[in-house]
Amino acid sequence: MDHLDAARIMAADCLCYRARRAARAITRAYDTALRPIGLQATQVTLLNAIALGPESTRSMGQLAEIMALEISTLTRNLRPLERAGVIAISRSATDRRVRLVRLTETGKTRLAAALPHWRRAHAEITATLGDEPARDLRIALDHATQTMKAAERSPCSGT
Amino acid sequence: MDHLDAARIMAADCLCYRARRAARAITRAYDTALRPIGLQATQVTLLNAIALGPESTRSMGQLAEIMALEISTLTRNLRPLERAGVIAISRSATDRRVRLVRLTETGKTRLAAALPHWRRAHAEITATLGDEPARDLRIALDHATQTMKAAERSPCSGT
DNA sequence: AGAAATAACTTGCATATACAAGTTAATCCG
DNA sequence: CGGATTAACTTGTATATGCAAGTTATTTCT
Repeated sequence: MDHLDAARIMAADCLCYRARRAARAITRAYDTALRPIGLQATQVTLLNAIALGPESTRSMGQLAEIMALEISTLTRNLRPLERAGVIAISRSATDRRVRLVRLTETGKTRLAAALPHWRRAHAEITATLGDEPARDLRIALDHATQTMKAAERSPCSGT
Repeated sequence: MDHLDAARIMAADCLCYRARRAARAITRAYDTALRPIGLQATQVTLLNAIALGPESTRSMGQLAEIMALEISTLTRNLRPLERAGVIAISRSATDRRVRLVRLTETGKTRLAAALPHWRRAHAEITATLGDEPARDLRIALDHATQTMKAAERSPCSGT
């Protein structure tokens, strides 16, 4: 079993390769469409998750959980959004360890303004993929995220 | 249509959100399994693509095309691999603009050594997802990458 | 109440990713 | 042949991502 066999086997089956490659291609398409409003796809996604919280507010822990994102990554991803004034971060009054991320009025406006651009990207991509494959992809991705998250939490499968 | 409606719509359907979230979860699992050999999943993926070229060599342009990756990203992703001595970069003799990326002997050894760890990750993940959903995901991701790449190249759908 | 453990983050460090602008080499064309 | 164009990268700048280690606040336990 030399390196060529190994490479053949891994390249033929690797889900990480495929998931990342597809994510790159899809992200580029959304980013292009969102360019006019000056927000990246990942940023709009974060704003969505914040907006859907009570009072358009989420704790960092909740956000990390929702996004399946390391909290340390979240800390930094929020920085440009805070600088842009679309979110504000404060400490919880009831538990001062907790940081609450809130959508500002500016943020609400920007998010509402993002929708038509997002729609355009979404329409373009589903047209490119085809309706059926797009739905299949969506379902497969959701299933993967859910089961992987569950597995991370379970003690026995870790490493 | 306020920001809340917008957030609901986008969160409910966004493929970018889902693709990136799933890619993160999957990547974490592969990275964990590959830890012992000191290579990340993305790096092993790159090495695979190089290994499968003639003489275990690829030009940067070929690599970027295969990986659906910006060539500027590729330049930097190759850096740590070069530093680690698993690849070597040289100029093509026939076209001195072209950079040829070659797997070194060390690289071949490391890649072969990665296989069992990769297998472990792959087995764990397919077990977590289930065989059928894992295959569906793989097919959906490949289809997405292929069609998106084709669309990027076609002149009319761009932006 | 006070020490120990835990929870929720932040920071340090390293890699991953992309667009725009710059560089070098090949090709095209008058 | 020589200027203009194109091709293949690299660099500058900024965001995205994760692990390990550090910080601050709460909880637990004696």
